[in-house]
Amino acid sequence: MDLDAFFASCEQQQHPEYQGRPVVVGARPGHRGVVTAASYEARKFGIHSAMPISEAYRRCPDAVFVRPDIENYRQHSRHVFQILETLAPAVEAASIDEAYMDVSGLEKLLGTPETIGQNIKQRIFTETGLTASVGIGPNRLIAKLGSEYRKPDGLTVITPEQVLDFLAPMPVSNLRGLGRQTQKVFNRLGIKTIEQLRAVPPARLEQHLGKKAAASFNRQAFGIASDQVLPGQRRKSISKETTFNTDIHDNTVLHDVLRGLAADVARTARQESLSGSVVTLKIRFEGFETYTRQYKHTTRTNDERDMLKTAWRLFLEGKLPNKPVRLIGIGLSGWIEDQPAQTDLFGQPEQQQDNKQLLKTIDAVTEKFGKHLLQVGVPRKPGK
DNA sequence: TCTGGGGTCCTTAATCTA
DNA sequence: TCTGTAGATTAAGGACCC
Repeated sequence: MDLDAFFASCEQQQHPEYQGRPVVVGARPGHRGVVTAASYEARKFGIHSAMPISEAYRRCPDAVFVRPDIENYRQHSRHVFQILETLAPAVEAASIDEAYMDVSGLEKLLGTPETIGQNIKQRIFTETGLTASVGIGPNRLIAKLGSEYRKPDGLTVITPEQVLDFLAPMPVSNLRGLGRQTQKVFNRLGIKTIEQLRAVPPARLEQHLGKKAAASFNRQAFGIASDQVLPGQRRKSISKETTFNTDIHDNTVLHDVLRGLAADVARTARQESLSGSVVTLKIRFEGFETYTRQYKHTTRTNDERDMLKTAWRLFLEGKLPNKPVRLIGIGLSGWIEDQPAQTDLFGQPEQQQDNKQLLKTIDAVTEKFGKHLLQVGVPRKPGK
């Protein structure tokens, strides 16, 4: 299930006066940035996501230009996912506006694949006003390509017998993991369609793309992919970055901005009861020269002061060019695999100092004895 | 020409460790 | 104890996705 022009559609839901008009969600015209989402009315002008906002404005100055309101989109998304949960036993969120559902074996209960698909679309539309495109197939790849086959408001069912014929005429660019760089390689090799790709000896593909990518495209060409739907996937990193409207050379400003970004990341980490050992600094200089520097601590944190200290050290000692900065960002990752979901990790602000001391101790012990401690449930609250 | 922000995964090289 | 090496881990960059 894939929601159509999701961010733009949310805006049209929120503001009925936008309905029927070209809506462009993204940067403010006149500022640095790109299009995040374009309504189907805006797409008629050739506007699409990732296009520079200046170009979008040139193509359609009369469009409604709005800044993204992620919180609003999250609410819509949560609502849609609640609906999906009532329709299938396993629902996996692939992104804010996309989900995989395992509906195998539900024909007796829910009807034919077509009926199931219609039902999903109908429920989403009547309860949220949003349209979705649905693809049904024997595995994730085919379902996803099905959902893209007719858009917007589409429904496509591909049976296992139809898979090879369905794929054959498609451009290879429809395959997963094929972007600009890989397209260049396929162009050089003269491979345009999936049918042509099938005829290429795997060894030749491997020469140009490497073992892993070649194997992946070869499998995809024959419609082979995972059919596992894995609900409850947890994110692996949290990051926050910002691009300046004009490049910055003043370290005081950069430090202040980084502090704010660190605070945002740390807050999110605390809200999700995550603490990480790896801090990543991202810097982009004028000329789009981009670097990352990261440091892995032996302990974990979700405190902005720890993060800021590490990131600033990386900035000063990371052998970076001494040039005006276009973008700066910070990320946190490296939480341990089986860290249980926790709530109220730090309690009230005045408790946080106590908690920090306690967490330090726990971290030290955990470091020594591994995940077993967490599994038997060492309480991470003070006084217990 | 202009290129955001939030992610994931893969490759490669350097370094550590058994 | 020394030495060479395979394998794991860390760090950086890049491709890709939404």
